[in-house]
Amino acid sequence: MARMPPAERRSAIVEAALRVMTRKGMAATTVRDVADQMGTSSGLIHHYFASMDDLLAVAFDQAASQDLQLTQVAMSRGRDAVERLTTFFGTYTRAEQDWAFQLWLDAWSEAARRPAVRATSQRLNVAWQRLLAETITAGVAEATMTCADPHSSAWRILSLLDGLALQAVAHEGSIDRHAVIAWSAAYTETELGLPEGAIAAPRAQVRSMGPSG
Amino acid sequence: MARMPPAERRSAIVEAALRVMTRKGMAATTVRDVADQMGTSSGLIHHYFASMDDLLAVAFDQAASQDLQLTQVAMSRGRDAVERLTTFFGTYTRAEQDWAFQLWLDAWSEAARRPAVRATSQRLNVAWQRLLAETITAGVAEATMTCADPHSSAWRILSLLDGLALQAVAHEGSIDRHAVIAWSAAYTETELGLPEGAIAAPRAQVRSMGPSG
DNA sequence: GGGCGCGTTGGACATTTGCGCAATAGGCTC
DNA sequence: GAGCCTATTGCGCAAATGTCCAACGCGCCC
Repeated sequence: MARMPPAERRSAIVEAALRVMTRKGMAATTVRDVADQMGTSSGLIHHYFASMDDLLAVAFDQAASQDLQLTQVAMSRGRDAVERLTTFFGTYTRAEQDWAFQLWLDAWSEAARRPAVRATSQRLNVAWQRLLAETITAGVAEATMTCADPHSSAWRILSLLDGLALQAVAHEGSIDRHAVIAWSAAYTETELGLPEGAIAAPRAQVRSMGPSG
Repeated sequence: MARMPPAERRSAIVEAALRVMTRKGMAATTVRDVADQMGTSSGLIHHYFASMDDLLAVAFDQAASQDLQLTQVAMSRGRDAVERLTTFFGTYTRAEQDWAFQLWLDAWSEAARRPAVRATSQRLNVAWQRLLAETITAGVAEATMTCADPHSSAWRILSLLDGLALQAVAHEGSIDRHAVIAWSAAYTETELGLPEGAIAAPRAQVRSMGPSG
């Protein structure tokens, strides 16, 4: 394969690893899979990454960090906290892009036995929570929201979102995908003393499937 | 090893598999691990289970079903819906018994690629949701609760519980373990129009760790 | 108590895995 | 264009894995 500058090759490997991870799952991704995906030899991977765990953690880190950063940038354009929360739910795509959320499911499971993966997933989950907490704190300062403990509220909102998305992705058919966003947004309004509908996330077709579904 | 009647041997294998799964994780459990755990040969496992996937799904099914059934039995002793909800949160041990919840994390992750595991985890998650939904419906009939859509409320309560427990187990230190129960119970009260503290789950030491923690 | 059924053995087998290493070759510098 | 640095190769290696199978021996039935 063509010779590449190290930095470029390194990101090519990460990109290839991500492609395989989304196709076969984090746990089932092997050195040879990544090499084949790139069209190079397997030895090359170990020239850039000390171990497979490293590569998996770095790859997951890149995918998840980018997702977070995109949301942060989008939110930063909001003029007030309520607008930023609206953006938060509007751009929450993890549940719709199954592969991205599946990576989170893999990470949470692997966290118990892969220290590098655990450190990454914890750091990024905390970052998501902090993003919410800071927005809430700002909203309280703006007097558009009321919240006794933004830190706790942020954990609850994020956890409800993840818990619902989990069902939607892992058990297709249990929960309507739009309900994941709508229910989380509605709960957020309650939690922050906002009027119903204040977080104007797309709410079309919010209909949960009946007990028989 | 001593000869056993097939039914007995079969459950011995399942029990051994569970023991290994809780120690090494679902994905990392091997035929030889299970055989060693039982003190028998590895060939014996395949005499009772067609494939490793089968065994993993059956073992997870047994553990999770038993957990659910214990809760159901405990709840059935409640005299009204509120009492049953209190029992529900009081006996919710999955977050405290890390190994049990870790199995759920493994199952949700593996669900994407192991049909047998997905079917089991979905069926059991739905059963948990239904248990909640039926209790809520009963509470509404008793006029002690108000809820426009018990089915949806049940999904939200369960998802918040799972989402919080997920953080507590996968990322030790992020969320206080008691907060998982307390926050979920408090949310349930809000969702069902119950007075604060109506669900008298153990609430001691509910203190979330600060942003620096 | 002898014989038979089947629970059980324990290793064979092919495959896959992470990782390492000596050899190769591509491209930049002088 | 020569030479050197290093990116890249491609195989080797040991360990582990799921699955299969022929032989073995325990315990029940006649």
